[in-house]
Amino acid sequence: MPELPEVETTLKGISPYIDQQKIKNINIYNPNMRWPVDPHLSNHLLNKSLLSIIRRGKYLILTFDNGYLLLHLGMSGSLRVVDPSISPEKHDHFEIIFNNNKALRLRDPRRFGAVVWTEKPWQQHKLIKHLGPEPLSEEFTAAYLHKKSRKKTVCIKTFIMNSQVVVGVGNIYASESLYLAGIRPTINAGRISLKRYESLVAAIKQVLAEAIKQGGTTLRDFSSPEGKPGYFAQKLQVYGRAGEACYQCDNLIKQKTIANRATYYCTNCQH
DNA sequence: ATCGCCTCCTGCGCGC
DNA sequence: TGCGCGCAGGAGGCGA
Repeated sequence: MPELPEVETTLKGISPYIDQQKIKNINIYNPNMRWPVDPHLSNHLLNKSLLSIIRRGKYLILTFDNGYLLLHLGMSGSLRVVDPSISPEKHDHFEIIFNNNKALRLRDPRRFGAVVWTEKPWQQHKLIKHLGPEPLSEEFTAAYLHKKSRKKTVCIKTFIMNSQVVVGVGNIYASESLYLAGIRPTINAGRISLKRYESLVAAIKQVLAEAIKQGGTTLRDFSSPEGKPGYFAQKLQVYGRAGEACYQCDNLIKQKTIANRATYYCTNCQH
């Protein structure tokens, strides 16, 4: 479900309720996430205060004085802050209850998400260590992408969706960014000029920033922790628009599967 | 090393 | 209405 803008929206939604709060209880309703949730999580976290919560790529990182909790929402995960007296539902797998009587509850029907405890610095964790730069940071430049892509034979869409190249560009925003940059998703990353990477980097930053501003994209069921939908779906140019007219040239939007993922583009506007 | 494909899992919408 | 099928916003891990 969530790409970077949705995770950012989630972070903003939950942070005011839980930051600096002390943990009163932990409930693991179903430990069978991507990896089994540590059954001893309570031993680490009871009576610990949440010192900070940040986002890195699509991970949320909760800092405590004895370690870090890494949360990932996978394809269908969401986080809500609720009153703990409200009964958990079928797909609520995990929750942290704080002293202020707020429960941070993880719902994830497909269970591709993850709850991972680590005691070493989070930057060194194997899930985080190899992540590429944040797309909205100054490190993410055309020069970086150009250099990184030399001799690469993967197509550009697969390349920008690789979190070791850049984090947070998922299937929706990859199609959208390539459309905005006028680049066809199928061409080899290694054959794209620096000049075209300038357009692509600008497009990625623009698309993600706008999506964050709109509170993310609600396609089926994404909503912010307050229950509000994201409004970026109304701004999608190509994603999900197969067979419909391109907004720039009236050509029909083409859909093609690339690396097992639906990809949308305009054969007239993207070369 | 690099790349492409498969996989984990449930729910939903569509066509018959 | 009911059923089966294909598809869904991620990404680790495997085999070639």
